[in-house]
Parts: sequence; structure tokens; C-alpha cells
Amino acid sequence: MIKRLTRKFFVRPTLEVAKDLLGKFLVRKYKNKILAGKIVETEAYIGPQDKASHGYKMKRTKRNRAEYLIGGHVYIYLVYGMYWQLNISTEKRGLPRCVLIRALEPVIIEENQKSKNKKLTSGPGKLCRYLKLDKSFYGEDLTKSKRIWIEDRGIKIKKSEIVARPRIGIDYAGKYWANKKWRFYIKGNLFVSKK
DNA sequence: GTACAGATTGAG
DNA sequence: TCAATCTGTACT
Repeated sequence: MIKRLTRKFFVRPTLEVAKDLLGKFLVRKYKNKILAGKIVETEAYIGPQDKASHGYKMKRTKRNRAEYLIGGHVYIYLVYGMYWQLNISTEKRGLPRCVLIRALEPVIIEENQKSKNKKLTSGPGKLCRYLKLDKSFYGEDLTKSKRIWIEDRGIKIKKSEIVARPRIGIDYAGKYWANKKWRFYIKGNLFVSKK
């Protein structure tokens, strides 16, 4: 059973969406080919109270406006001048909340190639490069787009398989927010980003 | 206008 | 351990 995730899936509490995205498939159509990967690691950013969120205190800039869209839209931006970060907006319009996709497990894959493919998608910057994502996807609607969407292929991740840990690279937000366990990944999965 | 640092990565 | 290199923000 394969079905595309609808608006309803994304318009729910951000922490639930972040956990439920584990085991779903991110699908990208590129030059008539399908690139897909199972989502194995996510992080939740919950503005306006979350100090690590770009929408802290409802801050709005040209770059982060997509974070305020209703759940199911792409919020993609450049960090460190070279890497794209793929986020998906959540909840209702006007709230700066989103889920960062941190790692995928590529679908293609012969078993003996696993170690080689690992470095393709085991990090937020790498998976965007792998899926050929860039600014042209800014604000794309995942429930309607013909070139990127998310599918439920019937895989169910048990609660006992989900690990919750502090988010990565946000020490600037202070101990309180940096220690929140809003990073989720599938226990034991090889493609989860390192650290 | 200038200075600075960030939701990262890979090389040394 | 550090450089690569773009963008928003906080200054001058």
C-alpha cells in the first residue's frame, strides 16, 4: 500500500509529525527518474518559543517565510554558504514550526553497496545534494508537487525503535533549548548522521 | 558599509 | 582542527 501524505498529516503537533515521518519515503522525480529514500532521522523546530528556531519570537526574514506556511510545504535554506537544509512546515498557517529532515536511507541499493551509499544521504546537507534539491523548491507544496512528495509505503516504526536525543549544532540557543530531545532517529539505522 | 557567525561537511 | 562561502543581523 503506497499513498502520498496529505495536508492532514502535516497539520498536527510538530513533535508528532517529526516522529511519524520516520519510516516514510521522501520521493524526488528528477529527469524522469525517481530518487527515493526512507526517512531515518528528523529534528523538530517549534517557534515562536523555541530559541533554536528561525522563527523565534515570530521573527520573519525573506529567508524563513516558508516556515510560516501551513503544514506540508518545503522550507529550504542555505547554511555555511554551501549546504541546503530541507525542512517541512507543520501545523497551521502563521506558526513558525517545521521538521528538519536530517538523514535518509536510499532505496536503490544492493546490500553490498550500503557502506558506499551511506555517505550520500547521512546528513542534512548530503541528502539535499543527493536529491538535487535547491532554492527552486522553496515553498513547494509536498501534497501537490509533481517533483517531490512523501509516501507512506506501509512501514510502521514501533515506538521502541524511535530514539530521542538533543538536536545538533544549536548550542547557541542555550542549555534549555539545546538539551530538548527533539531529534528523532530509527534505532540502529546505518544512515543516521554521525555523532 | 563592515564584521561576524550559523540547524554542515570533508580534508588534514 | 579548520576552511569553504552565502545571508541576515548588529553594529559603525
